[in-house]
Amino acid sequence: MSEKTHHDVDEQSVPYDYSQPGPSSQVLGHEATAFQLSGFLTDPGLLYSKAAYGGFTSAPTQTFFPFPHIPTEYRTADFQGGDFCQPKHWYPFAAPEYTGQVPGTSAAAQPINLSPAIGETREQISIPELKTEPQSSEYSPGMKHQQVGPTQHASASLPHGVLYPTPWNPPFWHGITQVTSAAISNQSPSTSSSSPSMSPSPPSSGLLGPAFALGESAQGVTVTQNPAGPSRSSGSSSGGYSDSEEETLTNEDLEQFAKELKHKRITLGFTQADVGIALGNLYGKMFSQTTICRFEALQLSFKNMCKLKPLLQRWLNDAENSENPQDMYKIERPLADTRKRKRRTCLEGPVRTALESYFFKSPKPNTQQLSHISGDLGLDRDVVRVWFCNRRQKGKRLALPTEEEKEAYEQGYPLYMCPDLLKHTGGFL
DNA sequence: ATGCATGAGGT
DNA sequence: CCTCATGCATA
Repeated sequence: MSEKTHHDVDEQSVPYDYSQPGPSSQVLGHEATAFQLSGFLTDPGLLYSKAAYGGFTSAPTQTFFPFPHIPTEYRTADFQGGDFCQPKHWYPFAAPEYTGQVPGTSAAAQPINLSPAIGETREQISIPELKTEPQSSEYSPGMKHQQVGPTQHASASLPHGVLYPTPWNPPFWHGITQVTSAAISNQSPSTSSSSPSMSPSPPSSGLLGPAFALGESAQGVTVTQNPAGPSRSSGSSSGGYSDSEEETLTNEDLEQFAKELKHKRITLGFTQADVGIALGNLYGKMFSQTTICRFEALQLSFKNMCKLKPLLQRWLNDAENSENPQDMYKIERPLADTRKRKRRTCLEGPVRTALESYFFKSPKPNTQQLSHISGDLGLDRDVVRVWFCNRRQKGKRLALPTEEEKEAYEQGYPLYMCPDLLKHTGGFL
């Protein structure tokens, strides 16, 4: 656990020789080829830095490559996407007849900007070295004081338990189903309509405040699953539920809802941050702008999405019905959490590319490999470790496949370049 | 909108 | 140490 690189090899020693893409590439030799051949994905570069995969197959430091075969000692498939270890065969959830489009609604606009990022490299490859904080003194890694905030989470205001009792069976995240199941029978937008954007109405008015708190805590989403269906049940949700009592959330549902949420949110004049705060005021659990943003962009795990949806749905209802929605977020709470946070390390250019390379080879490096990498890149071990964690998480976020695909994951292939829903329908309707 | 970080809960 | 849910800080 002595993360501090014992050897203070100064960053300057990091030899990034990207200028010669040629030779070194053979390092990956067979393996790299293997990947490519197996078409480890329609095109990895599609989502992430093309430079990393496409252009730079060559490891910045070939000396490293030989990651011993990581034994498949990986755990027994934890429901939410097991782990990945050695590459096996890429099993892209190549959507069969995925016409690649969100049904009906809008979605028409899909810029799908396939990372033009390639160029970002060469130019600035002047070993910029990460730029951490100037004075690393402020942040004492050892000091992890546990400040205690409102400690309200345990307040059981949320019906957590019932939320995600089962793994998913949902089809794909986007597309496929042609059923734009508008089944989302939220509520009737009756009272809405009015222009909530500016109602100088007085605060309070005894709205949704206390009412919800614990009211019907049993109304969580019940992500049910088809009992016997190991295979996906694409249209399972077809008009079964009409209430919010028990619905089987599917990717489509979430996607649909996310879109709706965003649209209405904007219409109502709320920012993502507002929503986060409002949730706190209404249900006791606040969320950051980041989270709301990720929800709308479907960048949370399926499970997480399911958990948050009820809350957001509720908020939406309230916001629409309330005459003075402003109240919902005006009441901000101090929550002065002044914990000292480590300054964000900024991995850029070459370093990032190198990390991607390593990740490509071994998404889950062991301690030793981690040390090697950190040493090689002149980074702090923890930084590298965290980077990998985040990278993995990023890969898992969305695109959670179905039983079948899920297995592919468990069998462990390294890349999870999810087809990402590059469909940030910026233009809702 | 995202990258890196933190912390809780598991192995 | 990992995963996961989250969020600060930033581009």
